[in-house]
Amino acid sequence: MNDSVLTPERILAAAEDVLRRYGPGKATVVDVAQALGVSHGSVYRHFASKAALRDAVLRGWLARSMAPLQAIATSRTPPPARLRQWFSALRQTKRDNVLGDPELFATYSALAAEAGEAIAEHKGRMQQQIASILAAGVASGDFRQLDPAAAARALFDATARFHYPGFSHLWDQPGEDAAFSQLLDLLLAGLAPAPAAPRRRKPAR
Amino acid sequence: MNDSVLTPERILAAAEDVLRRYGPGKATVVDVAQALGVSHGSVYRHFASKAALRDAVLRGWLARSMAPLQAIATSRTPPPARLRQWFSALRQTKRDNVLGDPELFATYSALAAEAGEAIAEHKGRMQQQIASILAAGVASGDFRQLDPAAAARALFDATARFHYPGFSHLWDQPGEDAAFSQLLDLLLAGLAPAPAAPRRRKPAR
DNA sequence: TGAATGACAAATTTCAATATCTGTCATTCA
DNA sequence: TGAATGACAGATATTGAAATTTGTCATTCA
Repeated sequence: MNDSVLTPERILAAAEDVLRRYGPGKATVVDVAQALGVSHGSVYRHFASKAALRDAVLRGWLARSMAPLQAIATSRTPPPARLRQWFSALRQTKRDNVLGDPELFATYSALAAEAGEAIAEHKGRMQQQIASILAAGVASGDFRQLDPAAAARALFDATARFHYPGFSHLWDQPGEDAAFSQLLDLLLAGLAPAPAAPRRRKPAR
Repeated sequence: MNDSVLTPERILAAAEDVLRRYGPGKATVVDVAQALGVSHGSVYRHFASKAALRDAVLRGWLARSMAPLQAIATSRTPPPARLRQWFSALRQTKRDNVLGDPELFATYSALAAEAGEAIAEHKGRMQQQIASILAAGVASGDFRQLDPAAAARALFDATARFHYPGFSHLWDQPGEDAAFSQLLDLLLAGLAPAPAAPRRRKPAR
């Protein structure tokens, strides 16, 4: 049961395991301490509260889930295709999690619901990745002149329907792929360099 | 207490009142019957179940909330401005409901959560309104050639962040207005007629 | 005769007693 | 001496017995 000294890392690993096995509603810090073969008081020497422990576990998960997206964001793919790839990967990751292991995903969601801070930071990092793709596209002339940060937020918002877990109940319905693809088409069209001049058939009155 | 004959309409009105006063968790069909001065068995002569009654109340609310949007959708405003107006009104309606009377909104949400059918139909009607604006814009040359139904869905999805009640916790944060405006700009840009030809600075390799 | 009633069974909710958990801290241990 | 313990108070969760609610239907009423 016990192994060398008690570190935050070991506690974190045990907490993750307990959370996975018992679910967010049943996992107690006594369980975590038991898994480590120590008293629950010892856990409180390293984490100020149960909430802090859960927060730390969540941050770990978020960091791991973000890595593949980071790779896409910094790839050499032409910006429009890269942007499409990035959003597709974001959507696919969430989808796989929800549909593949719903219990684990429910656990993640329960933690996320309490950790506004961690989630806000995570969203910020996601939007930075999008902004970096946009900046590259503006530089290459693939995208029109725009504020990368503001446009990144708009894109992130616009696709929320396909990556925000609150909508996961829709993700296995027919037509989802097509709808997502349609949306990306529309958004990419909106990012394309502006045409010469808008032509109106009816004169403005 | 009692008044002429018992009709579905009178039951519906009483149910709405009871729901408003007691909330969705406390309102019972006995309460509704009591408000009408009849036995609860009589209510079941007109509605097959409590769920059916709640569903009918929800449909009434949805129909009423939809009316102002319908007016915008069929107005003579040029399609791009009309579309912007329509989405702004949609957002504003939801926002006013949530922020103005949170309890009533919670009631509405509780009913909506159980009535998948009614909600799906409502979403369909909303998208038809959007599609009608798009069709007008295609005809006038304000929008590029596109499938109104598919694009309507994409627009509805893209703006979900600003009208889907699951996001209502974000609606009173600073920067929301700007973010919404940004998103509409991007979407309208995506609907605009296509430019002559895309110019790339880097040649494709 | 057709609408309304109210007694009833089954399902669901409430509520209070009981048990468990979180977080602290004086004490022990190595 | 600094990490670990475990007893403890207050907060939170569980449980199951009692009460309420839903939905039915044989009977009553106008």
